[in-house]
Amino acid sequence: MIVELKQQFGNVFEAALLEEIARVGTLRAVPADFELIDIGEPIKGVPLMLNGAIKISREDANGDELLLYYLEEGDSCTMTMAWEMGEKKSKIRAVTELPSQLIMVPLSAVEQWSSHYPSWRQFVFKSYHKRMEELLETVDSIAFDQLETRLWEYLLEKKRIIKKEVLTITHQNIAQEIYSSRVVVSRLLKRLEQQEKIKLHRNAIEMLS
DNA sequence: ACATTAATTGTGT
DNA sequence: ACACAATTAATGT
Repeated sequence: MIVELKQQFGNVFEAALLEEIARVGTLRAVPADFELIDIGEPIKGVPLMLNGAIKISREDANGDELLLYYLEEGDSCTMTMAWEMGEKKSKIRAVTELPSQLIMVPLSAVEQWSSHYPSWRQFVFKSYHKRMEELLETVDSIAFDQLETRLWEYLLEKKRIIKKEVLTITHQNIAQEIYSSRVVVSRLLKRLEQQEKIKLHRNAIEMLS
């Protein structure tokens, strides 16, 4: 585990902290489409992403979902860090988008790190900053963009995350993630296809870049 | 190989 | 938004 850890976080954390992480953390390999945590569940630890991608989403009172952002290698989940502020239950849902490897660090261990390791303080700070930026982008697109633009941006982001030209997903699933309805998504996708931006297949969308 | 069923996608109102 | 048609995949016999 120490090898993967250094590869991804070697430049981020000081040596002593890397050893500490290796000592208290556990390596987890998770398949794609695996639910790591759901809304309301108690937070177990802080994840450090080694590789893969995790989809972070939120849910409204009716149970409708909304994609917030993705976690990628080198990322951590800022929300879990708010645990120190007294929040013990998760406010988000985390589902793997790709097979992923991550190190889980128990929260009890993390408590002291901020005061002991400057690099950890830095890391937490930067994480917050990055998440905040991503969230603002998402909020902007919801508030100001046309749905067609938002859908297109969603597709581009998905392609970037999974690094494939063909996205295997149903219209229904897309609708849930961008908080719209299946019929609307189908029609917008059809238009994108007519613009030669994509090609539609069953359970799949081919990106024509 | 065929029929049946379910899931996904397309279209009109 | 709703209803329904059309298409494709999955399953059982």
